[in-house]
Amino acid sequence: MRMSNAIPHITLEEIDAFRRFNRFYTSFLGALRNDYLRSGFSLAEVRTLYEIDAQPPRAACDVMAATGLDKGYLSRILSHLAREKLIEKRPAHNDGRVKHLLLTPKGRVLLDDLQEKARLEARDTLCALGDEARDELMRSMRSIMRLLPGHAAGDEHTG
Amino acid sequence: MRMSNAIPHITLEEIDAFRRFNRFYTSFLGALRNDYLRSGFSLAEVRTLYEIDAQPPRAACDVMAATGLDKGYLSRILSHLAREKLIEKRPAHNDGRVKHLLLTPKGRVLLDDLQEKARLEARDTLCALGDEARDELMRSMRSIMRLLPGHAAGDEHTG
DNA sequence: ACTTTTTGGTTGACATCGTCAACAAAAAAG
DNA sequence: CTTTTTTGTTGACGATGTCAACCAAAAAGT
Repeated sequence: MRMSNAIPHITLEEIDAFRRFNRFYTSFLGALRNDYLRSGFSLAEVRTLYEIDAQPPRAACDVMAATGLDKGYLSRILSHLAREKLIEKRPAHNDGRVKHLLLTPKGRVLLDDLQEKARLEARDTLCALGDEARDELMRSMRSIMRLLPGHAAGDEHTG
Repeated sequence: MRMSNAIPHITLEEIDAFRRFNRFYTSFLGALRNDYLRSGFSLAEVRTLYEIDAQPPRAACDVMAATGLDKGYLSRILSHLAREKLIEKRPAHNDGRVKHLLLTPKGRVLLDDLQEKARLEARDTLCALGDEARDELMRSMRSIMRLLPGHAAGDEHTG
């Protein structure tokens, strides 16, 4: 297993530790993710709701840009959410193509409920730690976010 | 009876910071995950290969326990991998039900190749950091793994 | 004006992913 | 020797996601 040492002094141990953490955190996130599934809505649907709520009114193409979902797929997600009365697709007055997406009261309630559940879940995890452990966790997370790329566009809405 | 026994003094800011990190890292991991897709094999298939290699010979039910994959789904994955000559399903001598799963040389090569690619990818990320930044990242990751639950069973094989 | 191109969105066809229940054969338990 | 459990396969199916064709409105080029 040769590793071209053209670049800095990065050890195999560091690389493996990095990958180990990624596996670890994938597993950790997997546990949280199942909570969304229990809600009866897919992650894509919840993310879509979340985006629609973020800066209304948004058009489908805004949501597409923000989430990276496929055009056709998103169209069906939106139709589904509209059928479930969670959002409203309102034709834009100034542009006959776009439809403004708005949360209905029912959608608002659902989204708030999901966010509340996610917060409670997060709180449970944090509660299991002591005060100083929690502080250290917070510091470490801030460090990692500062050090790794992607702070700007990162908005996956998972836990 | 102190109040904070029931619920420690966890602030909303902490909860939101925690969730923000989870979103951030989900997004970060998403980038890495696409590399597996480029290999022509699904994450589930690669994880299966990885498990088979971990402590051979393993039976399907061992892999099932380790990965959490559905029984029928795993069965099809194994058939597919066998069709592709990446693994061999060898009937166990002492138990007519189980089939021992073994990597073929071709499977070995593929798995090594994937691991190598993943390491290079990881190295690229680490290379983008300075020495002291990398040290801090390593410390932070170790901290988080130590503080959060799941160190024992965590083996998702993602990056 | 009137063509051409681009944009926003829908639809159909389709592959993949993943779950569930029914099933068979071997082994273990009774 | 019957019953139950374990191991694995299969069929059916829904959910997820991708791709290309398509349409109508708008923007751009002439």
